[in-house]
Amino acid sequence: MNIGDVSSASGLPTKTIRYYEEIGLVRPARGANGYRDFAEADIHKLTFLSRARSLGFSIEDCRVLLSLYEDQGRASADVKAVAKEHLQRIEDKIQELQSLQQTLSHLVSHCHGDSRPDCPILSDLAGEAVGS
Amino acid sequence: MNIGDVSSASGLPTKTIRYYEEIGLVRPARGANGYRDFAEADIHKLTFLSRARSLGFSIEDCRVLLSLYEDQGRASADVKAVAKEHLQRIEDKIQELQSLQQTLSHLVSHCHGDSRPDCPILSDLAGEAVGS
DNA sequence: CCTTGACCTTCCGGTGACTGGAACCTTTAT
DNA sequence: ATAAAGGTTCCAGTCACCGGAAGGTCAAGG
Repeated sequence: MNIGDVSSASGLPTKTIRYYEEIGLVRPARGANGYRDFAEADIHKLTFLSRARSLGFSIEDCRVLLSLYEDQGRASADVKAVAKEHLQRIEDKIQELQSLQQTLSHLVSHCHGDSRPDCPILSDLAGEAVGS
Repeated sequence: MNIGDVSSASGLPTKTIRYYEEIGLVRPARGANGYRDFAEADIHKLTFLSRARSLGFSIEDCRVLLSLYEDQGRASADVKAVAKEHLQRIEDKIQELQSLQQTLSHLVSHCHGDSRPDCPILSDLAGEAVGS
């Protein structure tokens, strides 16, 4: 199978698949013409990677998850640990963004947004306290 | 003033200040010894940048905000527009992360996490539907 | 006067996970 | 024969810095 075939089967761009080979996530054979020659199993691998990446797992997480996926004797606890850590990072990030959101929406709501120059957003950025 | 002085005054690392000079956010004079020579106004600028960055504004946003900050004839509407766009991006990101959080916490909660190999997290990643 | 140490300078490489583009080769269809 | 569609490699860019090397400068102490 050529790279275009696994690309449409997995939904990953060819560029991404080549990159995944470069970092050792897939290891396709090579034909006499130099073209990559993918196996059926690679479609599963790449689809797995596509889904894992879309859930926000890092490449290194994916590497671990993939090895667990292929290890018939894995313990589900190991998978769960990776997922829980990732979930925690996401929840931390949400917290952080919600805090930003609060601050920003407060500032935005207090800026009248007309042609006059005085602006509580700039005042805040400049370090001046902004009332209420 | 040397870079160390504005660094402690603004809270930004010297590396960051040099980078900001490189991309044209500050333009300190140079002394005979080659050292950067900052003015008082640069402390305000850098503090402004530090605060804006901590609110998640991109460098390009900061560039715009800084020029508005220094433009006495600005319209607060222009500032508000930048902030609103940024706020929108943050809210979009929160939505996205909350969706990931839902999916992941669902998967995590359904994984028994023991020494057995069967695991709904891997099943989902592999594209198999997971019940409930 | 010399040394030590803190400070300053520039430059290079790396981060994460790709993406775009150039230059070129191979295969397939007309 | 040719053109289009696919494949190949390699280089550069993204974003906002950070770490480190190699070297110049300055103030204080012996």
